[in-house]
Amino acid sequence: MNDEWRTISYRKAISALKRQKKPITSYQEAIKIRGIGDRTAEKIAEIIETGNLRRLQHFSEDDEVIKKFSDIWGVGSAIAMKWYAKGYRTFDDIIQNVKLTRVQRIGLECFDDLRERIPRDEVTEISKRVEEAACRIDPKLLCITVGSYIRGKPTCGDIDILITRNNTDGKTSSGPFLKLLNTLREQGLLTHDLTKHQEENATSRYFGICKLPGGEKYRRIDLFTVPFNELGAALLSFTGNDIFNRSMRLLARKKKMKLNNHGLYKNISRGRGGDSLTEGTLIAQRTEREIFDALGVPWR
DNA sequence: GGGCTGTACTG
DNA sequence: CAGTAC
DNA sequence: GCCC
DNA sequence: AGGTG
DNA sequence: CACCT
Repeated sequence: MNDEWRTISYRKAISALKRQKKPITSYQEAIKIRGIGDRTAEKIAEIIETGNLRRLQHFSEDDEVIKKFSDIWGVGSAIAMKWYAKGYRTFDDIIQNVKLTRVQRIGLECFDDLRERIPRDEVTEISKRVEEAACRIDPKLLCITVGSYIRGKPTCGDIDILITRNNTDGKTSSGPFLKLLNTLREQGLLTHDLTKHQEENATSRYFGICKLPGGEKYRRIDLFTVPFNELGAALLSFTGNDIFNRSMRLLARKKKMKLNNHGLYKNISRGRGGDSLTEGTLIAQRTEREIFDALGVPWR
C-alpha cells in the first residue's frame, strides 16, 4: 500500500489541529484550517458527534502487527511489511527467524523504554552531563539542546544536542567530538551506538542510546557537531519541527532557493525530480535571523 | 493531475 | 542502490 | 491525504 | 547488501 | 580487495 503521502498529510493535519487555540466543534470550523480538507473534516465531525470514528473499528490486527514491527528502531515500513508477508506476527517470530541487523537487535532490546517519552527534567539532566564532559575536553565547546526540548515541550521523544565551537582561533568542534563520545561511553552514559563510528572517517552526527547512572530507562540521544559558521542553519534545521522545516524548505524552493542544515542557497535550478542541477550561491547560514530575512519570512 | 524537504548513514 | 532515520 |  | 573488475 | 549503486 502506498500510503506514504496520506500519512504525511494526516500528520500535517494533526499538527494544524494542535496549533489551534480553541477546540474545533464543527465540520465548518475544521475545514477552514490549512491542511485539513473535506475528508479529514468529515472524520473530525464524526468524532465530535459520535465520540469515535467507525473506520477505526475496521483496523485489523494485521495493521497493528506491521505498526508494531516498524516501531522497532531500524525497521521501516518496507521491512515490517516484508516480515509480515513471511507470516511473522510477533517479536518472538522475528527473533527466531530473522537475521536482525545490529541496530535492529538494539532497537528490540530497548523497545519498551524507547517508546516512552522523556520528562523534560531528565533531558536537562542528561544535557548537563554531556555539557560538563564537553567542557572538560575543551571549555570553548558550546552545547545546545535542540529538538522538542528547545521548543519548550514538557516531554521529548529523544535528546538532540548540537555541539559547536567558535572557530576564530582556528579550531572546530569536530576533533573533540570523537573524544566526547568516548568520554561519555566510558562514563556509561552512552550505552549503545546506533551509528557505527568507523575509526577514521569521523562523522558529524552520532545516534545512540543513553541512560543516566541510576536511571531507569534507556533514552535515544543524538549528538551533532556543527561548523560555527553554519550554526544558524543547523539550529533552524534541528529545532524543527519537521513540518515547519518542510514548509520553510518548500518556500525556499518556490523562490529558486534551497534550504538545508548547512545554509540557504540562491539561484538553484532544478530538474524534473526536483533535484538541484545547480550548486547555487550560499547566501545565509550563520544566524537564523539572516536566513529568515533572506527568505523574506518575518522573524518569529 | 501531479507535487509534496533535504541530507546522512547502513548494508 | 533501497531502506531508514533525522 | 491536501493543495494548486 | 549485492555487483563489478 | 576496493569501489560503485
